[in-house]
Amino acid sequence: MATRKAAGQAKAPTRTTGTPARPRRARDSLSRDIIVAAADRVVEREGLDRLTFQAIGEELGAHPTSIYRHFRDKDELLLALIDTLRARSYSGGMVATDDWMADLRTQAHLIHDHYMRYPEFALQMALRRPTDFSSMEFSIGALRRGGYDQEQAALYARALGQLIRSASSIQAALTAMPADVQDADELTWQMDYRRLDPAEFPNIAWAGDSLPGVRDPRAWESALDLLLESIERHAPGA
Amino acid sequence: MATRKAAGQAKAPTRTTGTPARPRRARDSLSRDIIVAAADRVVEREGLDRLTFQAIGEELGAHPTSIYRHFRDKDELLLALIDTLRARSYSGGMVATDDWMADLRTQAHLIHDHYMRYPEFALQMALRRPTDFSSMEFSIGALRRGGYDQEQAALYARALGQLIRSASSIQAALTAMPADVQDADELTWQMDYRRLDPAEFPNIAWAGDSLPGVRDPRAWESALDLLLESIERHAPGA
DNA sequence: ACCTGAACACCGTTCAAGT
DNA sequence: ACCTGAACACCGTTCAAGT
Repeated sequence: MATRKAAGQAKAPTRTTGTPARPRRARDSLSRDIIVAAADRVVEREGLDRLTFQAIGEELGAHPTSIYRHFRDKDELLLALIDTLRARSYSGGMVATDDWMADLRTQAHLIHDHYMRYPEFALQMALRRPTDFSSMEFSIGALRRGGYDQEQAALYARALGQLIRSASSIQAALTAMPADVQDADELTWQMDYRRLDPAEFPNIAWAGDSLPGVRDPRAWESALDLLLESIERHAPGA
Repeated sequence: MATRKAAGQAKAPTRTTGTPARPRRARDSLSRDIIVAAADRVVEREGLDRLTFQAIGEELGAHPTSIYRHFRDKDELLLALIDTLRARSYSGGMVATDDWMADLRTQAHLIHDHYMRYPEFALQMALRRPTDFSSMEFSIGALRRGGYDQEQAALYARALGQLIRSASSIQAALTAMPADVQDADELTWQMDYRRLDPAEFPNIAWAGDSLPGVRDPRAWESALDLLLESIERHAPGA
């Protein structure tokens, strides 16, 4: 996010006059998979906001615009990359046990881990690929084993999935913000917090140092516990 | 999000040769508030991705770069705008009743409404201004009235706030995506869904038509119910 | 058919110059 | 001190030209 890089600090001589005439890339040596793999490496090495056609072209040893032969635009390439990452995280597949509640919890952590593993993609993953059929299949199955009927299982699977995905996405995106932005936001918070009038905010004063930070993982754990507890209590099969 | 606008469709003659020499803006006629108000109007009229220094400059009748005298960069301006919107939504302030559970629910809806009111800002609001002291004060207060001690009240206030904010932010951002992107993603989903093998996805097949869509508000309502139910059950004061 | 070169229409940002 | 003009360093995207 965080808008754009400062323009002042020019790096690499960026295409000096004589451009050393890159050797022409062999015919048919490009494909969607090869381009996605190159994009993956670029992001791994330099971060998502350095994923430009220029950078991918360099990584491929090909002209930046050659990518347009295989992807309609950058958005399509990004989605392909996201799908690749998802397949990578979930390749093993979830295995149902005889404890449907434990299964739901394990799955929640798996999804959370996936987002935390690719924090720069977290928002796009949640927004552009909100429904994962494998996950949906697994959670409906778990709820079904808990005794839920079709309608309730489907509704709760959606509710759970939505909340887990949203929370994971935002939390991951928080960690993916540039360090200086995180620091600046933290500073703003600190300053405002210190300036709080205890008379106007008596309950915050009452809580004192107990207030967990924005990135404190205990909040996520608690929230998940609360959710799953209700899910278990409502289960007709209990 | 959705990367960038197509470059092909040039609009407005964008600065033809003779630039009609804008009348020079009066000295000291600019301020942070005036600029934020102008930015607000631009977004209201043309959307967030049309919020450029160029556009704000036009709205102000001033040179685009004159804004740099009052804001360090675009990011700082965006944060100021977000803070203005938040103040607008929460200006009334929450009023505690004698029903602390109802208060928590009302507040959840208030936060959700705020995000849905400014969907284009939803992600930035959740990421850059994750903690709102007024909201925190109110929810800790409610939990305190429910009998929770300092530590538990602070933890659950954070957990609740985090989940409500994340879910609202993602849901709002979903509705803010350009219509063509929404349609394309929906189509992808439909195609994949139709191609599902019932043998491989028996539980999805079992659920059949009960599966709510990604934008179905019932999922959010259910999730909130589940959460609050647990909060109530744990309350020592019950 | 596939890759390349050059151009185009934007962006945010900097900085010297005007007033 | 504040506003303006002109330039700079990027971007994604298009399209005619090469091979």
